[in-house]
Amino acid sequence: MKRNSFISREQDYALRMTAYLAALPKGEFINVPTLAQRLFISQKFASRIIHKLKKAKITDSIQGKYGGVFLKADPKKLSLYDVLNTIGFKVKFNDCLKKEFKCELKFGCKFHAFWVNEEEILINKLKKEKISDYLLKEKHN
Amino acid sequence: MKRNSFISREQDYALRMTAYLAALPKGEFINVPTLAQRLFISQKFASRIIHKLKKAKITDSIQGKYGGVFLKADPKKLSLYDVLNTIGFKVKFNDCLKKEFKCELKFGCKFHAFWVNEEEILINKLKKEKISDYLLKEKHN
DNA sequence: TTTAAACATTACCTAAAAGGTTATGTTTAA
DNA sequence: TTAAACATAACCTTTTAGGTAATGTTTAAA
Repeated sequence: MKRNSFISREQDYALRMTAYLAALPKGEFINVPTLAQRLFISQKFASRIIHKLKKAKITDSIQGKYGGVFLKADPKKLSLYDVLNTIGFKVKFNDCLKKEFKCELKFGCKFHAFWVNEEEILINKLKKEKISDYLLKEKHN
Repeated sequence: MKRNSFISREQDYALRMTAYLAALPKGEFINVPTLAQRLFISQKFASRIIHKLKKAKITDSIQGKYGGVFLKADPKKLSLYDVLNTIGFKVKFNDCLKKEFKCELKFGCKFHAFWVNEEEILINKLKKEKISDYLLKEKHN
């Protein structure tokens, strides 16, 4: 599978995991192997992502046997942007929007403004959308 | 420089070249080495991009010594999307929007709908914006 | 106090894509 | 005939995505 998406698998997995944890009843937690299996993520990869989320204080964990992880942040305040950002989200529609980029074009380039604008629109939406509106719950069959 | 932008350098260069050619007076053309130099693109890379644009009938060329290239399409009808598409633009906000992707999640995943929606919004804008509104003209000093 | 099974953390690996360059044509005006 | 353009495919190198491997540390329960 070609990997040229706007968000990476890792970022997608982070959203899934956060949304799953947010749907757990209050006080409950789940261990990473089980969580990974439910969301079709490899255990080790899931573990590394959870670690990043913990460092960002989005999740927290209980160590030791019978330990597990749970959501620490308030899902009603936690935005998609917050989660993606934790996993190294760098929205750049075009290289010319990066700080270190030096555009050599002497003439006015209107493309630049277009990308700046579109990027801002998307970022604002990602900041507006909260995890509480994206809960992942298993269906009861 | 890290290369994790939404559009690639090659796609960016294609837009630049198209916008430059669109600004040429009617009937004029320019050779690729000169065009590449004006837009800070390597000659060979520019040549390959121009070739793709020609195959898509966006540009045309005059061969032989003193030959050159020019815009064939109507810049008022030529969209940013048309140009990007020629250079292999595959907008996919997330892998799960790809045809060949099979989402394993059994429960309703609202993230999917979010990406579908945002992607559609951006594509529609790229289709709406025409090259004629993005002309690249050198400033006269 | 031992041990199973969880979390914690870093180092490493591999395929593929980006971003080109090289090479070798073919065409045409002078 | 030749210089200088366009035409086109093949090749190359660096970086990144997307993991896996390895080795801890912690804690509940036997």
